Amino acid sequence: MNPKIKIAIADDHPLVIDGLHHILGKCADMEIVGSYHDGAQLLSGIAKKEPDVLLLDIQMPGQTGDEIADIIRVAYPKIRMLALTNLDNVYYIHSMLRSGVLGYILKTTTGNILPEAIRTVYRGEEYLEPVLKEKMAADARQMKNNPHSQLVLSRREKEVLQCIAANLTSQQIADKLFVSKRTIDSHRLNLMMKLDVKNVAALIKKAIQLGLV
Amino acid sequence: MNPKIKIAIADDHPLVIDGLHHILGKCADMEIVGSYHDGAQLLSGIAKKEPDVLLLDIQMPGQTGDEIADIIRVAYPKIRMLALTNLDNVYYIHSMLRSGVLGYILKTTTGNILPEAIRTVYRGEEYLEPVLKEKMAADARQMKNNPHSQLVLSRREKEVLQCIAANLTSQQIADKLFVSKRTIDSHRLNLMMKLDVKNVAALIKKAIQLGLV
DNA sequence: TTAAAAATCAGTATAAATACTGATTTTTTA
DNA sequence: TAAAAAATCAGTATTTATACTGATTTTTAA
Repeated sequence: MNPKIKIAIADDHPLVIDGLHHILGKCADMEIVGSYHDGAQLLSGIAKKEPDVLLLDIQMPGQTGDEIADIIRVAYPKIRMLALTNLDNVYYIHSMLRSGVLGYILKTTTGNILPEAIRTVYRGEEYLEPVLKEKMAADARQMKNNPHSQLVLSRREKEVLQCIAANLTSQQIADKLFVSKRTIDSHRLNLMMKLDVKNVAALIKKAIQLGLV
Repeated sequence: MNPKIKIAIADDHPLVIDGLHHILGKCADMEIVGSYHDGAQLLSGIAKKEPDVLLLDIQMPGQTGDEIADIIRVAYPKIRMLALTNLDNVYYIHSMLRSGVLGYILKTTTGNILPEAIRTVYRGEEYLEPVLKEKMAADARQMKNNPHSQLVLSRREKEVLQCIAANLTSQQIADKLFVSKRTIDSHRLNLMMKLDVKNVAALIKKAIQLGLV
């Protein structure tokens, strides 16, 4: 018989951890070796447990999911990470995958998707929930239609975006950054073009959705 | 021996429902008589179960939590409702309490707060998590400084807010709702006064923070 | 080091939002 | 049913954002 898959959990919801214990307890090929409710606990506790797979929530007190994933990837490259979260927007998926997560599934997931996902990433393969694959494909299609809207903001653009989100007018931003109002207007237009929106309301909304502010 | 407290659960996360079964299974004075993963299921299933206490998530597919709570309150006034959710902002708490919910606790809750909350609302008393009581007190203090900013939006205001968030201009909203642009401008000003902001960017940001859009 | 990308600035014009005052009608609720 | 809240509309003025065209300088990366 193969050794059991050793699983660690990081989630700030005790209820979810309980649920995971319950579900994974029914899987003979798995065992939970540790559960943590924030990033700090996880990082200090994971060293001696040597889990094979880490179930990682994105929204936790303290660090964000991708920060934690980045650290784990560097410090413990052998651990396979599986994001388990409520956040179903494409930006987060990209961000987590970039940070070294192998799988991404939602907490609304049902049936035996979870064990299947765990076994898949344990083998070192990628696992994305079908719903999410759909979303990413749709997103990619939309991007093709707007060749200008590539989601790569320059440092200055991000800075201006923060100021807009902080409710400064173009003039105020210009004063703050010691440049002309025209310059800020340019940045505004570029931001709106890149995020494919037509006004501040949409800009703020999208920026929040994408986790940029 | 007293009869057991009959509990129904409405939550779209199977993991959470599993966790609840696990935790409440350890309470001798409680039994779970039904669990549902959206509002429609809940409303069609709750009739014959006659639960004493309903654990209600706010974020579910279809209707919002306060809409569901409103329906339940009218149709089954004997059922005590306990909101169990991730949303810890003051607006939601107020909104749910106004819709007849007796208790409000967070999914991050630990220990035996949950059973305690269930027993409290079962007795017909209010239960708010200490953390949330703090928040509401702090919020009340802040409100005192801005007597105009009472966070109770009218139906029409919410509608206009949705439209603003959907990136319509005042003129477009006016056309859509078959009223004058002036009217929409009034609503805009009222919305900004109530949310204590000075422009759309801030309005959208705050509305998202408060979960209004 | 050269090409590309980013950041800078200007003129001009229009559209939209914001501010203020003031009011009537409709709906809700006590 | 009476009082309160919500929804409606108008005039006028100012500020801000958006759109378009066009350009130079600085920084970054191949």
